[in-house]
Amino acid sequence: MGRGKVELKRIENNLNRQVTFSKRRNGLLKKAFELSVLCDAEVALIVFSPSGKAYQFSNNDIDMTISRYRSLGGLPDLNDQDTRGIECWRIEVENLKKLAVSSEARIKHMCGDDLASVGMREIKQLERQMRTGLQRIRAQKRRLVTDHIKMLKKKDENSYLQRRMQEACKAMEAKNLETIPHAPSAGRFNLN
Amino acid sequence: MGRGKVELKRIENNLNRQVTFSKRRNGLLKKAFELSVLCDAEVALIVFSPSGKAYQFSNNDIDMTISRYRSLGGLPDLNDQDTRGIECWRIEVENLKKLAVSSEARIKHMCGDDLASVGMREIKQLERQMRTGLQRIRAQKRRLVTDHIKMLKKKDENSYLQRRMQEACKAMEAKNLETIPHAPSAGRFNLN
DNA sequence: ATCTATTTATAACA
DNA sequence: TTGTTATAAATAGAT
Repeated sequence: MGRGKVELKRIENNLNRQVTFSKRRNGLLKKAFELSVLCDAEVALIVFSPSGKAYQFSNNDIDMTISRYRSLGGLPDLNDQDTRGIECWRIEVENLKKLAVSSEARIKHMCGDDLASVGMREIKQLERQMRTGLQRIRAQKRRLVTDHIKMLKKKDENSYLQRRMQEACKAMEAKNLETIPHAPSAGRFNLN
Repeated sequence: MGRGKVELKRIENNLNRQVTFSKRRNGLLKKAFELSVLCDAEVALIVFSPSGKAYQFSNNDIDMTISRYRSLGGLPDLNDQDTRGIECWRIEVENLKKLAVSSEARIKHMCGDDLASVGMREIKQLERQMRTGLQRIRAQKRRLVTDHIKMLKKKDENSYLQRRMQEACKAMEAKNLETIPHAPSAGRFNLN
C-alpha cells in the first residue's frame, strides 16, 4: 500500500527502513489494539527495532498473557508451582467474570431489558419470580410503614406523657407558690 | 476497511465477531511478519481468541524475545515481577468478588429475600423498578404469545391447503377411475 | 470460502 | 520527524 508496491525483503536503504519501521510499527500496534477491542481477544505484542529499542502492546497484563501462552505451550520458565498457581487464578478470574456477566444479564432481564433473547418458558418463570418478589417487597414495605406509624404513635404518647408530666410539674410549682413563698419571704425579711 | 466503517468497540454479534477475529488475526500475523522482514525487527506476537485458542508469531525464538523484553523492563528477576503480577490479579479477583456480592444482593432483593436491611427509600425504589420490570416482561410475554398464535394460524392454513389439495387429488383419481379403465380394456383386447 | 465496495495503511515525496 | 497524497492492502458485509 502506497505509491509503489514493495517486495517482501529487508529494505536496504537505511533511512527508508527506519521510516518504514516507525510507520508499520504504529500500524501493527494499532491493529493489535483493534483486534483486542473488536473481538475481545487477549493480545500481547513485543517489537524490537533493529537498533534495540523495544515497543509493546497488550490489553491485559503482558506477563499474564505470556504465562498463559507458556502454560499452554508447556514451556514454564517460572517454576511449576507458580505456573499452576497463576493458571488457577486465571481460571478464578474467568469464572468470576462469567458470573458477573450472567448476574448482569439476570438483573437486566428483571428490569425488563434485553428480553429479546428470552424464550417463552424462561419468561413465564421470570414473571412468576417477579410477581412473588413484588409481593414480598410490598409486604416488607407495609411492615416498614406499620413500624413507622407505631414509632410515631409511641413518640406521640411520649410527648403526651411529657406534656402530662410538665402539667403535673407546673401544678406542683403552682402549689409550691401557694405554700412555699412564706418561708422565703421570711428569709428576705430576715436579710433586710 | 470494508463495506462499512466499524466503531472501536466489542462486536456484539457472535458470528460476526468470530469471522472478524479470524480475518484480522490473519492480517495482524501477516503484518507482524512483514515488519520483521522489511525492517529487520524482532517481533513476538501472541493472540488468544475469546474461546481460548492461541495463535503466535515470532521471527526469532519467542522465549528469547520475551526474556529480552523482560530484561529491558528492568525486572530480570522473576520473583519481583511475579509478585506484581500476582498482586494485580489479587486485586482483580477482589473487585470481581465485590461485584458478584453486590449483584447477588440485588438479585435477592428483587426476589424479595434479605429485605431486612433495606430502608424505606430503597424499598420504594425497588418496588417501582419491579413494577416497570414486570410490566415490560408481561408485554414481552404477550408479544411471544401473539407470535406463537400467528405461527399456529399459518400452520393451520397450510394444513388446510394440504387437505384441499388432497381432496382435489382424490377427485381427479376418481375421475380417472371413471374415464381411463376403458382404454386398458381396449389394450387388452388388442393384446388378445 | 469468495467477492467487491469501501475503508485503511502506507510508500514516496515534501 | 510530521504531513500530504496517490495507491496498495485490508476487510465488512454480502453471497
